[in-house]
Amino acid sequence: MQLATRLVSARKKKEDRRQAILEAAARRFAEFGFEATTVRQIADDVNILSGSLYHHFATKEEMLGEAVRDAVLDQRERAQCIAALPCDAETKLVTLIREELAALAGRIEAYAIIFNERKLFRRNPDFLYLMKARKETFEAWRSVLEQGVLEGQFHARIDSYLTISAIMRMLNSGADWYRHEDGSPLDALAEYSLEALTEFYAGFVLRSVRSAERAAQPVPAAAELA
Amino acid sequence: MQLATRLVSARKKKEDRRQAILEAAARRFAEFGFEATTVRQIADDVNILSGSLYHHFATKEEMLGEAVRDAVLDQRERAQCIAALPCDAETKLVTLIREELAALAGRIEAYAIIFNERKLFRRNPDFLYLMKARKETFEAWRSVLEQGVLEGQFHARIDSYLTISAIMRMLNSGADWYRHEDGSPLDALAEYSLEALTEFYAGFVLRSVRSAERAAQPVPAAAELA
DNA sequence: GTCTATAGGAGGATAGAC
DNA sequence: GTCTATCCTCCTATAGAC
Repeated sequence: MQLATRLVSARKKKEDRRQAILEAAARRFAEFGFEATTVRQIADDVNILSGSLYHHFATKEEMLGEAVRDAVLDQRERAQCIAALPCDAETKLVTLIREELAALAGRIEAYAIIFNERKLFRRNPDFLYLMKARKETFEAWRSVLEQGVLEGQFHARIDSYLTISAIMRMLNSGADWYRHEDGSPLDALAEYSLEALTEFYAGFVLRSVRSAERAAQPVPAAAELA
Repeated sequence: MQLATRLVSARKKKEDRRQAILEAAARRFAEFGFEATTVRQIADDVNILSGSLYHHFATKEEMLGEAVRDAVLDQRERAQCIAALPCDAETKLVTLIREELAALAGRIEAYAIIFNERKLFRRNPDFLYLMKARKETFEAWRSVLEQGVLEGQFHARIDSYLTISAIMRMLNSGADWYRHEDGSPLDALAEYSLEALTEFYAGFVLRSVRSAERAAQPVPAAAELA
């Protein structure tokens, strides 16, 4: 085996370990909260001692940051990408909702953490870039709404701030579906398929924002992303 | 001064003290979370030592319970009362939204705590009665939706579970408006009047749930409660 | 009803052996 | 890269004086 290959393999093993710790941490943070989770619990979950965690991470907060980082940055990337598509606002809005729900389903722990620890993220300057990304995500959604108003698909007297806040809170707090009191894993997200949820939320939102004369139009399909 | 009068006045003073502690605790719990708040901080806020708190409360959790108890029980009472009004479902739904927003505005700290600590409430058997009340509130809302479907005001293919979850999450997570990162007190709730918010949410929700042929009808006013 | 004082434990994090 | 061992701080809660 060549040196380069061995180095790659070693790095991979190290990354695996890190990843396992991160997953345990994310599970705990999502289910019990950041403050309520101790480094000893995380260490127990991966069968090492708490001190050994600090070989992989400098602080508990670093674990928190890594547990949500990609989810937040991808969320912005996705929203901006969809907002920039060359299509009408309704299709964009449906696509935003579908992709957001898909991300939520695929990374429910990260989403639960982002949502539940939002006060902490806002207070701690280390997480400023996360809050910035969140804000930019919000603005991408808002631009879609405003496009729809301009082009007449959405009704003109919409308050875009309140509307997007309401929609995003409605969707994001769905991460709360993660694990019910009885320990059952996913509740609504498990009982409803992604397609069913997309249809529900897209319908719910579109009926609210559409201009009156478009009320009877069918809900468009989401755009396929490259 | 008579003995009875003096006793009443003494009790009042004691209750005042308890109340002051409770308010300090609620403020901290709402802003930083239950776990992140220490009894010392609460004690500092009311200028006593942490040990003295235990003359008024047995545990920190007792403070938590008392900080949210009335808000949750009143919420159920209110929802059941509105659901039982002798009027149409649309009016009931608008009334539910208006009264919920009014309660949210009036007791924003309690609402923020209920929302943010819901995992803790669900896990701890001491708070089972709170979870029961929350569920009954949910059922009252749901009964209104189902009345509307039966009577033809709301469209027939509604999923009442998803719909009420979405609406309640949208409204309740508004308690997050409590104090922004810059310390400004209320954000949206401060910038928008209760009437404006009621109008917004009632419109948003009604457009979504109404049957197609009622889309153009005006949004009814909320019922006045006795 | 608040104080002083402290019990008794758990928290995050570190140092150095292996 | 994990272990042993441990630091030191902070936590909730208690006991008893005033």
